[in-house]
Amino acid sequence: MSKPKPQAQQSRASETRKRTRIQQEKEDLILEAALDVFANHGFRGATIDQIADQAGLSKPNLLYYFKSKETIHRQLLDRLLDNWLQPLRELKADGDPVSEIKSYIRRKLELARDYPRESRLFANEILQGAPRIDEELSDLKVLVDEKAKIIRSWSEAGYLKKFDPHHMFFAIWATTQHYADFDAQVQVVLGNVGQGDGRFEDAARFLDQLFVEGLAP
Amino acid sequence: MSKPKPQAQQSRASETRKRTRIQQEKEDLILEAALDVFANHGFRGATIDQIADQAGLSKPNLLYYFKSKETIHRQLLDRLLDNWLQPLRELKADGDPVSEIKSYIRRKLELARDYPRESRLFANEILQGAPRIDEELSDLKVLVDEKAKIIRSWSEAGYLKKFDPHHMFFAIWATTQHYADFDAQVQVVLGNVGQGDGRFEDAARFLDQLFVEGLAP
DNA sequence: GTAATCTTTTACCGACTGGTAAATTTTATT
DNA sequence: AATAAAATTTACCAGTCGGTAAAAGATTAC
Repeated sequence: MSKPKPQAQQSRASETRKRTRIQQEKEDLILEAALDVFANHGFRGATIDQIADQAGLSKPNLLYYFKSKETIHRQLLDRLLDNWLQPLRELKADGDPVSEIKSYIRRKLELARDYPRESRLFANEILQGAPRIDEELSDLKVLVDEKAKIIRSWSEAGYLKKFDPHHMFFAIWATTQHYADFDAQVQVVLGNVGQGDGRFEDAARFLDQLFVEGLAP
Repeated sequence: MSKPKPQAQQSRASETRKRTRIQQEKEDLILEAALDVFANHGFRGATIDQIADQAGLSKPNLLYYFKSKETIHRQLLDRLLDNWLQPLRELKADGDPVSEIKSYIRRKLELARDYPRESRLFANEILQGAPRIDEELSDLKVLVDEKAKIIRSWSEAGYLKKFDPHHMFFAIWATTQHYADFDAQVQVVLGNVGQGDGRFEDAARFLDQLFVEGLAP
């Protein structure tokens, strides 16, 4: 388990005292802009100027609120990971196995649809070897091990086929996040047909079928 | 369909005449080093100095063989995509449906195991919106549409369940490439147990089960 | 062996990057 | 209205980046 998360160090503006109205607004504005830029260009590919532009601020003004590029990035990741793991936390041992897994897949797919930038931010970080989130990943491991135990108990009780639960989680993560992370490829391959929400409904239908028939006995 | 691929423009060394022995050796050396660096840091995150260092050359010497960073990157992508699509090309309409799909999954997983850097190079490019490979992606679409037709005909003949073949391909790509692209996460979640090839055998077993039981009628 | 070609090194450049100092302007408090 | 604090701008800097010029050194062809 990791340390109780040291408050992300920001700039003078919010060091000790409570935030002013302007601080609240501008910090949110910056994080929103930064999410966009980091998700589309990666940490190294993003520049402070770009983020500042998109937020409608000057670079030094932005650095008045966050003392460095890395501070912004880290705060985004911290916020993200908490939300990202929520669906997994909600997987309950006392539910119906197939329903629980179906709900989990559905929730993950909704995250990919509604928060694609967060998904790509995370994907970028993992792709580069997760240099800035090793700590959070070990929290993830604890949670996954716990939930894997539940899945395995369902398996052994005959509610599911026999399989390695960890690889089931990998498969669910991969298939759902694929629609956010590889959107550029998905769009080309599917063409312009069904560009709207239909796409996600099709994906949901397919994944439901795949995992239910693939995992239920 | 795309144009007949203009020969990637390189530097003086290989503009018109045929390659010398040294050119062959050094170009391979550079591409090997560049693959490593690009895969781990993305296009923007990679620097020519880094690639040159890893290849044991000076920066100007490297630029004698490839006229720009982008030229190297493009040549890597060109080589990659051809190999990457091979397993899909080998999916034959006159084979046994379930065996064909099983073989395809197996081959894709082997690629992820044996060529993880290539997988990450590709993933990086798609994640950033595929700015440098839109042309190749439309070739991919043609191929996928063709193979999707085969899958659909198998479906309609009763050899497979009814489902959208495109989403099946997405699921196969996502689950197999996940082991290369998200390796950092996979390693943490699985822990140190079974660090060797066992991991890939476990993955193969799980994916076989998932897709066969999920797709066969 | 020598001339022509290919390869490598040295020295550099202009653009961009993350970040800072300090002065100025705006906002909140009284 | 005065003043203290907060917010913003202007001007800047040192390091890194991709890339080039030109000369020196090594190979090859004859």
